[in-house]
Amino acid sequence: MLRDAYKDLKERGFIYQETDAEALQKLLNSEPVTFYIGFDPTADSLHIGHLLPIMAMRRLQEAGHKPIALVGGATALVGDPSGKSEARPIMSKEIVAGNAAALKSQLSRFIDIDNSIFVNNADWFHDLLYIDFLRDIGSRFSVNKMLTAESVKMRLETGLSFLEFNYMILQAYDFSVLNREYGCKVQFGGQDQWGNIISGVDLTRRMNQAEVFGMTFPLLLNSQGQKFGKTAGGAVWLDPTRTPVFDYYQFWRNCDDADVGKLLCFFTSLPIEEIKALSALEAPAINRAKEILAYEATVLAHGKAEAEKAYLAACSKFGFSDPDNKIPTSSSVKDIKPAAGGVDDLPTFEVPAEELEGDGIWVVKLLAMSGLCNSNGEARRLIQGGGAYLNDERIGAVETNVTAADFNDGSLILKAGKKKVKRIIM
RNA sequence: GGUGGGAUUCCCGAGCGGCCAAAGGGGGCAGACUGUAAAUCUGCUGCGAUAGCUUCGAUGGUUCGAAUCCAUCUCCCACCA
Repeated sequence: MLRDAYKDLKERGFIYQETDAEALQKLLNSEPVTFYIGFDPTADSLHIGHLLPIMAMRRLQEAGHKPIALVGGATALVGDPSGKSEARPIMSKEIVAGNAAALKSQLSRFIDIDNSIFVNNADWFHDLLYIDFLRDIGSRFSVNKMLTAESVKMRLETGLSFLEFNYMILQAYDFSVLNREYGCKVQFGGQDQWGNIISGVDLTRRMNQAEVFGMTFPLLLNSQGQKFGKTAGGAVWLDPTRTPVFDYYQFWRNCDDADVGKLLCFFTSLPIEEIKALSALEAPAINRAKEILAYEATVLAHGKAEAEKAYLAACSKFGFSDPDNKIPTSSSVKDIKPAAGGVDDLPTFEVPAEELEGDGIWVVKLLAMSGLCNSNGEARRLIQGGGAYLNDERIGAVETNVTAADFNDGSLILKAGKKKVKRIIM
């Protein structure tokens, strides 16, 4: 039983480019199709930038198709020049292998691993001899043509090493191998992958005499036209040790008004009609749409329990946008009781007792120690700028000291700006 | 291999031998305004309580004094072969 996966992707805005729309739609509606998406293990965690392909994978799987998740253990050693203005530092084989394992476990949160295939292209590139490779595969590529690829053209200005130049060929070969071994018929990828994908489609046709397809997803930009998923601290990661769940939730919660609808389509499974209604909400009610987005996205990445915690922590801090559940939604967020009362999931920091003796501890030092500020200097500037709060009262002077008297029942609340808070305990 | 150009604080980029912790922009942070949004305006943006300390690809040198001059090295880029 197949759902119309093509229509689903189309409606939700996933489709940017495709090789043969009509034939692809027909294929997806006539049989369970094996498809693949590749991820290069360039870090030990995926980040939000990877999420769009992952969500597409999930939707396709739910519609009855079979995903292959390819981890590029070999290609990461080469480095994809697509969409990058300069070469990345070359990574050691050990690091790449470690990253590959980490990615696999993260991917398994989003897709049903029992019904998917995990492969690592290091497996087939490992034994390939250079001369054989040149003869069998290299002979089928035209340098003239490769030079016209957007990803290559862009780098002709700044420089492109021969190593990176090969990337396209390697990725193309991946497709042909997956087609031969697993009957893989479609490759999906980000917008910048178009060149690599079509060269794979071409190569597979020539090597295997098989008709295969490619499709790319749009590049996500926020409404300012900046790359999506980057914040002050860099990328937003799926690994909770890199990006705490609360911050992950907040990333979505703080999205731009204009983007909520789009993001709900991509990153939640809510029905499209509901999304339309939510994103059409006016003024303050739009915040409910953001809460739903943040909650749903966090459920996917970190599980329901964690998402609830993040939701309650955020709402108890900033307020519930729809405490009475007036806005209809199918999201399970509506079942969370705001009345849970006393929910306080603030990160804590324990001050060593000796610091509080005598005159107490200098606030600047405490701010820096607790991790709210990166240095004493930053803490001082924060106070001078009026952005530091002790038990919700603005700290007026840099010279302030914190003593045991500032603690209520052994704890006090220290804020750096409106969004960074820590509970300090003694 | 030859010749020329370059490497500056998170990024881009300006820097006269002293007035440079280093112009300007971007980004970031904070404040005001708000809806935990956007836009706008304001302040801050190497470390340090101060004295001071460490930074301008690396290492040495010249000088009272070097991001600025010299030597060597490393890496990039361009043109030629």
